[in-house]
Amino acid sequence: MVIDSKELDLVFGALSDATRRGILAQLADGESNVSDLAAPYQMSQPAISKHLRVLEGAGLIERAKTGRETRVRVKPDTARQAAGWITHYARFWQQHFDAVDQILQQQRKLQNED
Amino acid sequence: MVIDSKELDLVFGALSDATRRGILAQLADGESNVSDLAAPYQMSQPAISKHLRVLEGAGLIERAKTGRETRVRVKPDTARQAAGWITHYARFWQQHFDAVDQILQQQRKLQNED
DNA sequence: CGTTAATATAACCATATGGTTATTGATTCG
DNA sequence: CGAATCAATAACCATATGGTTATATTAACG
Repeated sequence: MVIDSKELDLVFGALSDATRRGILAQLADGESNVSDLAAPYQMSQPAISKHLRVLEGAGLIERAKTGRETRVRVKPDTARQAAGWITHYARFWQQHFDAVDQILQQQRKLQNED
Repeated sequence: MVIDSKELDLVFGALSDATRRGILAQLADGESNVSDLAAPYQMSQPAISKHLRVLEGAGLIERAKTGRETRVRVKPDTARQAAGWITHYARFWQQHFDAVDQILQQQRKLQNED
């Protein structure tokens, strides 16, 4: 299952907010519930719920009701796909970057030989 | 130089649009100019200029005027920082994911022993 | 059984985003 | 020089985003 463009929109969009990245960072310690995830932030509980919905919509987390609380856990696969997109292109970009760098160094060398 | 949160907002925000990812993908073939980058899309030239400004603001590309055209090239370092953020956490997420998976398998095993 | 707790939803608001057309500023070319 | 080309900016518009408060829903507790 290769991630499609629409899904990448959602994943990167979800990652573009510091609160949501913070939530994902918290989940690196293992699954949690909404109250605990909300605790570090001084924003309202509904705001956190909305952030969780965005993360869920992007496939980065999943929520499961257990009793009156909602357990939240990360779905690592989606995140890896996003990482894959960047690192894939990063390799090509670096190549060209290095190539340009070499040319610049070559030019400096030639100038020093004057 | 570690990338800060505000900058990550901009980088992931820039990556959350398919047109901008397309532009970055084109730049994997080497630097280009605005017209060539705009060609594949059926949107107006100002729209592309705006996308380029977003990418530039995020530190993902740089623009340089040469004559009447603008050369555009990628800045691989910024992209690598974003990739770094994801992959850093991906390792932890995967750990917990694997741990949960093991527990589930253990439970299945116990059930089969009934 | 009534109250408290955990979470979601609704309605609203301000600002951001992604597009458009019109216009402008340089540069190149005939 | 005058026309065409490359690209940016301005002004505008519709929709999305991120927050709020108020309310609803469901579960747990005394």
